[in-house]
Amino acid sequence: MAHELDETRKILSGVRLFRGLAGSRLDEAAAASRRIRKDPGTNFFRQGQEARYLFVVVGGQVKVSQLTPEGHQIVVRYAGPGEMFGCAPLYGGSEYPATATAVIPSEALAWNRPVMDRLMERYPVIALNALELLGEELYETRARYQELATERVERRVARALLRLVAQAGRKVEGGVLIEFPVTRQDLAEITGTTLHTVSRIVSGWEQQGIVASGRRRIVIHRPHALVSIAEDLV
Amino acid sequence: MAHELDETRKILSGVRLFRGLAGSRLDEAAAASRRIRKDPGTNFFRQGQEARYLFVVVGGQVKVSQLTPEGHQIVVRYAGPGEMFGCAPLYGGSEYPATATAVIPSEALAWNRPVMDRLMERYPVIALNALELLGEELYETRARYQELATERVERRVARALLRLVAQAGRKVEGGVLIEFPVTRQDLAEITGTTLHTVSRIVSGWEQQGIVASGRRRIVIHRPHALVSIAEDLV
DNA sequence: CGGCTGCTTGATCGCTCTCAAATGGGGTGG
DNA sequence: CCACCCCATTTGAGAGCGATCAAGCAGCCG
Repeated sequence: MAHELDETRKILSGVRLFRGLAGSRLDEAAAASRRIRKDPGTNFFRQGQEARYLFVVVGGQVKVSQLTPEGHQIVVRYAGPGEMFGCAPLYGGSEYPATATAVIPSEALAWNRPVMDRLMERYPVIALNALELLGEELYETRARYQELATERVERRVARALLRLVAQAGRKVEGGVLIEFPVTRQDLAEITGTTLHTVSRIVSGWEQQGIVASGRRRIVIHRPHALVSIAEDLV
Repeated sequence: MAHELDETRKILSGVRLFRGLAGSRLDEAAAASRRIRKDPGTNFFRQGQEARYLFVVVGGQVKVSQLTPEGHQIVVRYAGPGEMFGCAPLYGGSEYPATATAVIPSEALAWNRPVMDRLMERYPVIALNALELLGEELYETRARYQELATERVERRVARALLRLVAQAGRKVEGGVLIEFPVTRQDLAEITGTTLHTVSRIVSGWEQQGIVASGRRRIVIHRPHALVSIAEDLV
């Protein structure tokens, strides 16, 4: 157990939410955390549930998605190692507005609300870090809103792929692989379109040798070409 | 001057960012603020400028908008009395990502970054309030993102009008007037469409007696009908 | 009174959605 | 190990929403 605490502390030292927190205080945060593992396809929490916990990804990838009353699904973001999700408790939200799903075997640390409140109260730097992270998310979300409002589907899909590459790309021979499964449906829900349109677009790119993709796998061969499409330099 | 400080303090006591701050501390915040007045059509700040100040609206209405590299404009939100805008300094953004324009004669209080940092450091409750406000903005932005991704233009325009009514509606004979000038172009930039499409939609509503509108003025006669459209109960 | 700004309206085009159906790879259970 | 089934994907055809292009109109201010 002491060993696991040690390990947790080490993880926390690389997490932005706790940046600037000295060693013993990191221990305190580590000791107050719960560790949760989820298999692919299972949820850390569901939209509408009471927002009890704040999470930080330790390993894997977590998809955060929302379902509209009409049954349309949209992907809000993916959270990778070191990133937080389920941040409703930070700002007083009573229910989670989205669902968090592991897309590969994933592990997260969780703090329940009173514990987190107490930590923020005692160590205000955590609140300041949270402010920074939330600000960045807001910025990012507005950027995507702007894209959605003003750009064609092809550019949005190109941008989405580039973001995924930046976040979870691994160099392989002849290109960059996105390290977790991404379906056409996922890409559609990220970019606000349909899987049919995504399929057509990606097929087109495939014929041009820009990407290669199989079942739930995508390799980008010529990222630069995607950048050209995203920036409309074509 | 002492009188003005008193007045400022009174204003701050109703501002959510400073909620929970005791009297003398409110005075401190008030004393550290600058008061800025802007005529309609002029800017508190421009997109791309160094983000020196955080603002809180005292009176009037402030339009926050972004311009894309391609020259498309989108309206991010309107900020009314008591609301903050230009919050980049809160989360460490170095440049304003948007432009803030007075749409009617407006007045705001402003704190420059080091002053605000110091206030938050000394009174962490401000940081917690900021966290809450930013969280709400994030929630709101995601909701609008979801609308844009999944809903038809007419519903989005209906929702936009209802939001404007909720935020700045004044009862007049036979309806609710939006208290500041809103052009078709504005509505288009709020909802991610063109002024032509907005014009057609609003004209249609006008013929059904749901709204009445003149040059930059909009009166909603039957808000309930708009709700029906927004919720697709038609 | 003239010009500007905001609004309306028509005609057309095309991007993207919708509906439909077929294909194929992978995993599972026998 | 094989057969089957399911899920992801592809592809076609067609419709339609909304953008684009193009004028014309009408308050309002100078």
